[in-house]
Amino acid sequence: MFIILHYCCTIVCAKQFCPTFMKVAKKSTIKTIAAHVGVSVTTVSRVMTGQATDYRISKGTEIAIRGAAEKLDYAPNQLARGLRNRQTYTIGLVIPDIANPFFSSIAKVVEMEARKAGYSIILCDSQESTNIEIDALRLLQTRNVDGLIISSVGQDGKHLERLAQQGIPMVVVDRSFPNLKCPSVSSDNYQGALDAVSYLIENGHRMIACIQGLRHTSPNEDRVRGYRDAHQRHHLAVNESLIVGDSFGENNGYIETKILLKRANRPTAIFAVSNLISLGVLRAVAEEGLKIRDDVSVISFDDQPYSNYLATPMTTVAQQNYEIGKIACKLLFEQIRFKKPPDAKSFVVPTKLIVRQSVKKIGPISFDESLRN
Amino acid sequence: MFIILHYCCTIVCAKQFCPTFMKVAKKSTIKTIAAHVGVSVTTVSRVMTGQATDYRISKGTEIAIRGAAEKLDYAPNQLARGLRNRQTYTIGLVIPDIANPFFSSIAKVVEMEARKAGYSIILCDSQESTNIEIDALRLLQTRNVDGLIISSVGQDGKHLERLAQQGIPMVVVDRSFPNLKCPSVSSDNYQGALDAVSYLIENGHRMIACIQGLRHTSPNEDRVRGYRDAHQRHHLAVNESLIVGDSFGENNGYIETKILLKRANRPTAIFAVSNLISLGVLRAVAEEGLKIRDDVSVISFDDQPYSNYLATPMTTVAQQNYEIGKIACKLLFEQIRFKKPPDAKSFVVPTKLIVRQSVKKIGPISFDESLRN
DNA sequence: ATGAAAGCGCTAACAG
DNA sequence: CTGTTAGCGCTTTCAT
Repeated sequence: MFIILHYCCTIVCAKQFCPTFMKVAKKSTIKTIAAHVGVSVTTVSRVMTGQATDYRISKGTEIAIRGAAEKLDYAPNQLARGLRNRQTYTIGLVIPDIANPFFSSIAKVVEMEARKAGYSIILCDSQESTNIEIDALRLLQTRNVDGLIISSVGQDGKHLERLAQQGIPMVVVDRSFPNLKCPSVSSDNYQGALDAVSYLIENGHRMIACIQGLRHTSPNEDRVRGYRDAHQRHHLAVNESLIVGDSFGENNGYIETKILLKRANRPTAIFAVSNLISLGVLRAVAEEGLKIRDDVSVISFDDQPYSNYLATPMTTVAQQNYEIGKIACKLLFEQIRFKKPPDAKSFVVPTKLIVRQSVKKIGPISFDESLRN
Repeated sequence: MFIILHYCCTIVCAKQFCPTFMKVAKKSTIKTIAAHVGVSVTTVSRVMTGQATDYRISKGTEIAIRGAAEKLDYAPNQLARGLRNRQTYTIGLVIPDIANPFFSSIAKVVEMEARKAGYSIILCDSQESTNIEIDALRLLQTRNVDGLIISSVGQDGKHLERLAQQGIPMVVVDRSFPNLKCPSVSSDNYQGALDAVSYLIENGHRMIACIQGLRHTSPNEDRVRGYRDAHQRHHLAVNESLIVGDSFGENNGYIETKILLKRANRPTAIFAVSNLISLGVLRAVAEEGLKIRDDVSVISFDDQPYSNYLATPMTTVAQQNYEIGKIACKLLFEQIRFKKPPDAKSFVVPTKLIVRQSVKKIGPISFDESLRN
């Protein structure tokens, strides 16, 4: 990290704090308004919740109340409403890393959709830690969220099952747990990986490394399975020593690439299972003074805005983050609004291989090879 | 947008919903526990809030209560506590675009720091819209947040001033408003721009375009001011027609670059005032079949992980996002915890010019030019 | 060492 | 057409 940790601090203005001037207008409540207008709190409540006509409240009192509310800058206390109504109009969003563009773009749609539907979102970044995630889930429960969208780092869905039992609506994104009775939405990770690795194979690559992410998570396992199956379909044996790594983070990509590049028979291609991993690949390859494509071909999961403008524009497997977020919201709100019981439907949205220039075509497949296995 | 909007849906498992099995354990409360143990709710409350010794509650009842709490999986209802205590341990985070890496990295630190301090964060993405922002702020008030961290899109701080009046602790990030009595923290935008543009000038550039972001926002104005002053310091006149654009988004960078590149006397360099803008520059330049550096030099505000691996590694002005977020939290929690009145200290954290290869050195400055102005 | 009761702000059943 | 009252789950006087 190049960044210097000092910071300077300029005092632009430091007027003295003056308690006498600090007229902190106390927040008005239905009680305040009731007193002002000379009606009961019930009536105020009815007007404010739009039930004026239902209860045939006289036009006069209604506008009096609305006027007072306006004047007193009234806004209903959502805490009190939530407590009373057992519905808070908040949903929890639990993701492993908000700084990862994949998740931040999902957060973006989720926030937008939630807002449209009148919900606020409580954001929890689990930092890829199961413990933090578990704490976050407990917390969200105590905050009475109406629902949950979660990309769990847990390897089994145990703690999620407990939650589901409690009957709190939830949907899992970018993961799926076979035993969990709740809808999930994620990319077609298997197919995406299959496409990518097949493409490498069809371009003549035989020594293809796979730098994987956090093991036992569905996206990782599915992608690795795609990697394997691509080999199988092309009648190639999988070289297990080429499947390396254990985290979706950049460092994993960096370290594993460094090691791979030092090998006696260096792989001709790398399949990076996430955007951050390929970032690490980029760093390692540059550090070794090598060039992507000429020296190693690379395909990465996750398309990025920058992918197209890299020294070697990167061939990637694009996910439809936007759609994933949208579907997740839809599934969640269905459960919340219609009190629909969760079913374990698994939505899988297709990926797309975006071919750019990071894969070198290696001479025609030798006769010998074409018969192998 | 290349993405196909269809999605397929695979039903992995769809066990029938069974209300009888669905034992939705009702949440336990202090009342439940009190009943279980045979004490009053008061005592339970005291134990659960750690005031057992203060009230000299007998060891026996205490462990009985703790045991019951454990067994019944009790967790205090934060809504009720918030209502009663007038403190919710939530803070609002309002930012213009959570998908922008700059803001998502700030969100990351804020979330982490908040969690450490026992706070949850409610995320609001204002989508660069003042109206959404205003709504979000009202909403957060009704949710009784204990504090606010906001990167306001508003051009004056009017709606923020109203809020500050209400006495809700807040700190502004990446913006500053002269009249707003609350601390702010942002980069030294002026100096960063000054450095960047000076560097361009010192490399011989005289036709330097500035693609700016949202006008009348402090980071934009400060950066443009830096652009101007860099010229002035080098005794160069500013060509007003070279200051273009009006948004921090990618499209703005794209469009303005397209136009700039078509000009009769095309600028030799572009100073892009944000990461997204330079992304647009990248796209436009590529589309025109030109090369960054050879055909146009570029410096962008905001360093990115990918900046170093671009076709032409980009010279950037790096901000210390991490520090900005941390300082913001510190300032906020100071106000919240110590009921410290807000002072309008403005924290400005330095930027760093990261020189890479996107700036071409243009022949020595001519004698004629060195005397100009 | 422990409880009863009031109240945070709101809504809804019940009662006119 | 409007009001009284109880209660959501919790904390906190004030009693004992």
